[in-house]
Amino acid sequence: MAKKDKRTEILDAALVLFAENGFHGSPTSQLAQRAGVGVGTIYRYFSDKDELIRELYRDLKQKIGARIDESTPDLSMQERYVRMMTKFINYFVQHRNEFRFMEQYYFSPYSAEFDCSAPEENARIQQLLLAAREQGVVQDVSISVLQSLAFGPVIALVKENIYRDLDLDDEMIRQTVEATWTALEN
Amino acid sequence: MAKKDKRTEILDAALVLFAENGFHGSPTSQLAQRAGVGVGTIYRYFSDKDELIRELYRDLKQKIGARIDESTPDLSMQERYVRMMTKFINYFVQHRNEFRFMEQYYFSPYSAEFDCSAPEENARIQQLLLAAREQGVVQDVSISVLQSLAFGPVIALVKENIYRDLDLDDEMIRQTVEATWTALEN
DNA sequence: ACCTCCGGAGTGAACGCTCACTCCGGAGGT
DNA sequence: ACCTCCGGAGTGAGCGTTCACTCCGGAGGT
Repeated sequence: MAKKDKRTEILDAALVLFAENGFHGSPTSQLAQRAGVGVGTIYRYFSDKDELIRELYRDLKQKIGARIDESTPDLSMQERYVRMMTKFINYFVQHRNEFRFMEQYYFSPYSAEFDCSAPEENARIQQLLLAAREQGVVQDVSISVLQSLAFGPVIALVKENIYRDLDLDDEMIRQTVEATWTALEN
Repeated sequence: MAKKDKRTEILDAALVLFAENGFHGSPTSQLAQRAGVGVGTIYRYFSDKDELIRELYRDLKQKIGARIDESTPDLSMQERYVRMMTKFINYFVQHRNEFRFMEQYYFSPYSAEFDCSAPEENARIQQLLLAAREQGVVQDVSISVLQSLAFGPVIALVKENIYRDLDLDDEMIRQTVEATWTALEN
């Protein structure tokens, strides 16, 4: 366990506690304890608790976006879609805390007040869907409908896995992703 | 505005405030004020705030279940599915507060601790999906996958409408529901 | 090589405030 | 007079935030 700087230490502790107990269930005193710092130290790095939460969101958004990205433009639309969505699921199944946190943030006053943009991880797939619609590969319907058809089932499945202990194997993931493509297709 | 009993008055106020400001953002003093009762009165009807929240959940779950239910067993599986899902969407688009509250409840410590059962409104459609799988009308995959494919996009769409002000018309709803059926089909 | 000084990161007891919850005096019916 | 129901000031626990202080590493004088 290499010695990390305190800022990182605090953000790491915050992710775990927020995911487990929510923003309101995680007092600064607990954050400090878990991060192995004094309470006051938190306020040296973040102007207040809200700022810490927003900062954590921004960091994760970027990190996740980079991990989902797929740089294989030679493959077919379907192939690229399937790969990215599968990556998406696997990432969050292996990083439950990040999913819990992002969900919590996304549907809270924070995101409404500030950067309303959709999570970074969606951006790539949204681009793909737009291009696919242009080419007539997927249905000519509103992007919101396409996004719902693509992400809805995938997020639902991840949620069942994370919040309801659903046993999730590769076969189920494959079936779900394939089926969402069928739903999108023209 | 007919005079309702205080219990109902409190629950009605709670629904609105919880939906708008969340559980933590709705102090009992505000609940009381909005319900037109004293703070103490709340505790005559509910042992504590948590109990109130759980009670509200139970009431809504039942109410919504009854409204979504479809008693037309003569129609085809697909037809019944489409009708129920469309009802589902329309209900929540017209009862945003109920959706906001249910979402909040479902993914909070409350539901994890107590009745873990899925929301009532799912039960009917789950039955339908099971029957349809039995008949070979839909894919022979795990019920969790079927549920994700069915509800995922529908909930995603409603969320976009409620939290992100997505303009939602009948055509978009139809397209989405139709596409989810395609995803389910064998 | 030693000592002195200093800047600023780090700390946590203390503060002010908000909250869920209590409790008792009074209103209103019988 | 009695009983039931209600209200809202009061209470203490717990929260986010502050600030006077500690501590340590390195710069600079000798």
